[in-house]
Amino acid sequence: MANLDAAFSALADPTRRAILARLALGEATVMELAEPFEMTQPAISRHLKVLEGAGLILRRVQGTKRPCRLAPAAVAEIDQWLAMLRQTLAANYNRLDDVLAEMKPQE
Amino acid sequence: MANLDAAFSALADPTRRAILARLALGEATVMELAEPFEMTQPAISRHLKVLEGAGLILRRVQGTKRPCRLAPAAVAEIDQWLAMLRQTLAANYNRLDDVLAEMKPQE
DNA sequence: CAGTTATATAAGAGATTGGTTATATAACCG
DNA sequence: CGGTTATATAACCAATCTCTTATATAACTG
Repeated sequence: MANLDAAFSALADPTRRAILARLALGEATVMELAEPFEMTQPAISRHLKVLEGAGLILRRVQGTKRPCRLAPAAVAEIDQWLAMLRQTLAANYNRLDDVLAEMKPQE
Repeated sequence: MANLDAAFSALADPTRRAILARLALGEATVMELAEPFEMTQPAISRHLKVLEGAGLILRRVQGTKRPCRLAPAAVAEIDQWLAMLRQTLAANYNRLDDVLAEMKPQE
């Protein structure tokens, strides 16, 4: 899945995660999204381009403005991939044998 | 959350995701993990360091070997963060009004 | 002890990232 | 039309990433 590269690497940046958190509250324009950051507008525009490329946001055109909102696509893909790990982790968590076996050697 | 940076950026690399997928099948040593890749051993060692730093894997010492396995920490953190987005996305999905409103303007 | 095996670390090269400033485009406002 | 507002793009720079090769460490093996 080539898109997982884009999705995870988009989420790796704290500014972009903050933008998504803001969009979780509702649609916002580029300037509205830029406002809380000590960063120029072009920098935000680029972050948005990355998020859009990763399938994490969608944009419409409204006059001069270009409001953004969350997109379900990438999140779904990420969830699906993580499910694989979650399953194993849950299974391991329940294997008490393992836990005990790992505690023994220390003492 | 500073750790989300590390976790997401660790997951952004396809080699590292493949390593995690392999570890979902069970513990493996560095050489075992390196084998499927056309990449030198030092490269794999570094990927493992990144994964460990992100809290995605754990390692024990067993003689010369250093078997790796999945760790629950980072996955849990990621899940928790994604929950925020999922909630909004699920809510939007159910708002039929919005969907219709967006279809109208096109025609 | 000497040789081999398993892994880590260091140094360096090339690509990518994330910011900047300057400028372009395109819609709105009077 | 002319000025302002919203956003995008280009060119550039410093930092970081991901490999490489070469070398170090440390444990098994005879």
